[in-house]
Amino acid sequence: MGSERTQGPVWAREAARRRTTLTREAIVAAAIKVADAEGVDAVSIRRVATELGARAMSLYTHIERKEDLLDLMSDEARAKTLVEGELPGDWREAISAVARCTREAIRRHPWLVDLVSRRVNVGPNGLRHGEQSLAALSPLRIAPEWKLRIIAAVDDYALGFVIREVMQRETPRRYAWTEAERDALMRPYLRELIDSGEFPHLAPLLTDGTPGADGENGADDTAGDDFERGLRWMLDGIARDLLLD
Amino acid sequence: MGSERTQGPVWAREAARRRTTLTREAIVAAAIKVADAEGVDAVSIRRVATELGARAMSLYTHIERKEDLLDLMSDEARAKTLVEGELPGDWREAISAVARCTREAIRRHPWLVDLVSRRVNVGPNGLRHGEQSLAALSPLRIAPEWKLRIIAAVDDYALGFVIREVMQRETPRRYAWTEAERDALMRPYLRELIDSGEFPHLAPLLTDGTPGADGENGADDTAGDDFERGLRWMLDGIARDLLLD
DNA sequence: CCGCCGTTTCGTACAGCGTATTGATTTTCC
DNA sequence: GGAAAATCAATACGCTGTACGAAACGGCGG
Repeated sequence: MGSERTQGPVWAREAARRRTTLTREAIVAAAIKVADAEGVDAVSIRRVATELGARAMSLYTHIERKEDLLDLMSDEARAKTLVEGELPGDWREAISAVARCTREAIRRHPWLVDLVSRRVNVGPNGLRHGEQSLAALSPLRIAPEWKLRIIAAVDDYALGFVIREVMQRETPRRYAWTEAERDALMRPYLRELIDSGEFPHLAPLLTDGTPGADGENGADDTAGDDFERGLRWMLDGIARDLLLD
Repeated sequence: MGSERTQGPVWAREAARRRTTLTREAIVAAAIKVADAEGVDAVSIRRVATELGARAMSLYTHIERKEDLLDLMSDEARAKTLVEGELPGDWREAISAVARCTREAIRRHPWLVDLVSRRVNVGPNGLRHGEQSLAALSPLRIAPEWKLRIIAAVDDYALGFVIREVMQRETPRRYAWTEAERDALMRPYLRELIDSGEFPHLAPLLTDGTPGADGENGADDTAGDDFERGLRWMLDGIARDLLLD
């Protein structure tokens, strides 16, 4: 830690030195722990180092730049976006399983949305995701580039959905708002906008409960239903266009 | 500028003081200019201040925190996501026009993707976008919450698509790669992955040209075609589900 | 015209960031 | 054992956002 340097006799400390030798894996794991707990902005070289009982510069033995660490975190977290076990035989079920896995992984590591839009991701697990998506569509007898287009469309929808979902869930935490505080801060602003008359369609929806912003993610998984519905819509459109239904 | 402090005699400089008085609008405009030219990471308080011929702390008279500046930039840029003039009467055409506008605006201000995933956006122009989307669906005789679901699905797809698109276009710039450099750096990595045999479906697609990563955005707007196709798929699925076709 | 006052601008300072450099230490291998 | 390589630590530089207090300004009543 650096602040507890004089804690206990030398030899005891000596045994603890060269603890779990600093490894790339340990660094990535520690960084992910920090990001999970406090968001990606809390991930700094110094912070991760202290987390591991090391000094900042020691990390640079295993990692060239901080950006590399972020890429490694991304790819590590993306391991969880892979469907385990056999994929369903039906292509729609299979690609849906992949998309669901993507959503779950990002929900577990919300900071991923900050990274996907900022860093290119072609790590091993990113490619495995591509491979798995292609495998999901392997029963289809269409040209490979069409499979890529389908995958892109489904990925796009899933990413967009999860970004919106995660942001709605994370916003109170990032701003350190309670629900009451948010209401107190937003209500006058919303009222002013409603009263302006500029939002004839929107106004009636704003008066009764902020739409879609309920942080209830409890038993009634409405967000999950929304995700499934959008996915179904997209797949319906695809199936119809390619005469696959 | 700050570096030219000793340029000319005092009294001459004195005349130029109190130039175009620092305003919130000027600050936001300068910040957007910097972000357009060099990315959102280049937007620092000091940088924007220099751009305006002011000192860093002067900005804090008009802006409380840097985050506020980012929010203001977001909303300002979102003004361009609004369809000008009358919306088409057909709901599909109307909502497509809105989505296309979203895409165009983000393509013009690529840094927007870094902000949408990081900051909540309920600025006036964000709300105007919601209002316009609802207006686009006003011909539909369905419950308001279904309209919101449709809008969410379309927005999600559009956002996901544009994020992927922008990232593909911006990556070479961010990494300061030429195409040749990228090839030189990526090829051995890709070859290794292909040779590993772990990617039976992906491998054949990787050998001939990196798929979808062509930065050609020239006359043949393939990305635009892809966007339209995915949008059509989504709308087809929606229309079919709601028996609106 | 002067002097006052609220607003705006600025200089300075602090803690934190990523990381280059250098030097000390430990581990590995012959 | 001793040389070579890997690892770790300390210091330092330039950057960041911004708290604080002093300065300069514009509009005002006298």
